[in-house]
Amino acid sequence: MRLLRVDRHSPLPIYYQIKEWLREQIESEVLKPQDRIPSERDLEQEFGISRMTARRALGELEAEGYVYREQGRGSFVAESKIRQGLLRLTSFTEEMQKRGMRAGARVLRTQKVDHDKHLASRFGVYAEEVFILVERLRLANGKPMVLETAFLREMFCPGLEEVDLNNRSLYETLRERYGIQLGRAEQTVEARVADDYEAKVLEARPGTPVLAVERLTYLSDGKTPIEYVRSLYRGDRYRLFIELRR
Amino acid sequence: MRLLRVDRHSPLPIYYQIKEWLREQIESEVLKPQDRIPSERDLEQEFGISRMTARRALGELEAEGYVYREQGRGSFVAESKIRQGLLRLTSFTEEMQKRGMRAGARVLRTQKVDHDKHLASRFGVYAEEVFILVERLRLANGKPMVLETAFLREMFCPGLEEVDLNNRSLYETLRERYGIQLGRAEQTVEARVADDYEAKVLEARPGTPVLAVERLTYLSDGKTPIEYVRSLYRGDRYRLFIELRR
DNA sequence: AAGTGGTCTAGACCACGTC
DNA sequence: ACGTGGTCTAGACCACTTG
Repeated sequence: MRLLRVDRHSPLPIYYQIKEWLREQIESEVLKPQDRIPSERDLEQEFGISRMTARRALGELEAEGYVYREQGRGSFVAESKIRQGLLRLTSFTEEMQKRGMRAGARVLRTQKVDHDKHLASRFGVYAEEVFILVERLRLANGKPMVLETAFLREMFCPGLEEVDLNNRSLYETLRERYGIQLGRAEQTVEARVADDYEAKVLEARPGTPVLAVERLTYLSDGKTPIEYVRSLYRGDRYRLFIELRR
Repeated sequence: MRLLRVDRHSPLPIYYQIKEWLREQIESEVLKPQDRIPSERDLEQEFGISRMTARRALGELEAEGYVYREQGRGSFVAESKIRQGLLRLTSFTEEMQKRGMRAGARVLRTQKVDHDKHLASRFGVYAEEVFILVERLRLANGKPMVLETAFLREMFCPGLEEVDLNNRSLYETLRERYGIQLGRAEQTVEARVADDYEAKVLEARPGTPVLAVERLTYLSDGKTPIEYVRSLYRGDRYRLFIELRR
């Protein structure tokens, strides 16, 4: 162990440096489920920090499902099953990777949209605003999985309609090209049947059941909407996994 | 304000007393969205506690979506929309109440089940264990909404098959009659079409799309499975709402 | 300049589990 | 008895927002 030295001049808080270091150990499986994690007093000594700082690092890992703690016994790496169940705002690409599948994307259409009252009201912005539409077929191991129609506010990502989004993660592009950090999303899920066009694109029978997901994604300030997506998941190929608490 | 006096001899932590006091003010709308919440230093003085303790109370309220905090400005009550979006483990009854609808239940079948290998493996328990099956049609404003088949471990709720669960909340019964506190649940959601029996009970056409939800519910220790439920939601009447973070 | 939240310290006592 | 996590204190400095 001990490959980390905390940097006291970093803008990143100490608790965060320690938390991320431990998280990497867990995700890379250097630390496996049920393994013991250094105690709060260990971390205190090891890094010359106060116990409250060590506690914060462990506390956040617990809240995110990476570790569980037992009074009198210690802190341990949690089952990865529980971690996966946490509802994180992730891209299709990340999600498929977690499921051990290869994610792909085929762009069907990109265009600008403006003066769309209905769309603007979804975002809660002025009707004059310009949006960029990106319609893509998402593939898992080369097979059609999701028909995804995303609308992005052009003012935050000008020129996006020129970017080649075939087999590229949209969220990665937003982050790398526009410095956009996503914060949270509101999502509704319902069951319906695919119409003829949808079924054809998904290579399924018309009338096939689909999960219709609508998502409104906000920037990391939690207030500014940036993306509205409608996704149609093939009911026979996709299952949503959710962990509920309390 | 100031209707609370912290009890230093209570087994309940001080931060928890303050947190619950504030939560009640928010839920009862004494404090409304955007209202300012006492600052950390206010609480410190007001209750004669240290600032770290006040911070913990506010921090948990933030994590649960009740308040948002802005550096340099203060802490404020969050929009109730955001709070509702948090994924909480709730009963159908509670959920319908939140949506402003009247929840009902019609028992279709209750019976004991034992030596069911498939079922026992879902729970991860011995195949010999006895379960109680409760099949109910759940109604919203008197109309069929969900076909719900629950399996409970008899050892935790003996005699449940004798209880009249018509128009009664199962979770309320578990709590009041057996002292059972639920902790978390793992849930999968998929889209499929109803078969003839399901459609008939739900008073829908055969082939109607449904949200098929499977839930494994654990006690408050987070480890002991207690209930396994399969629910079929009418696709045309039900939408799942989810809030994603990070 | 004053007030706010964000981070951090160096202690303390307690409840609990293990040896 | 010892080590663990859970709570709590009384300070400190910082970054940020507002008047």
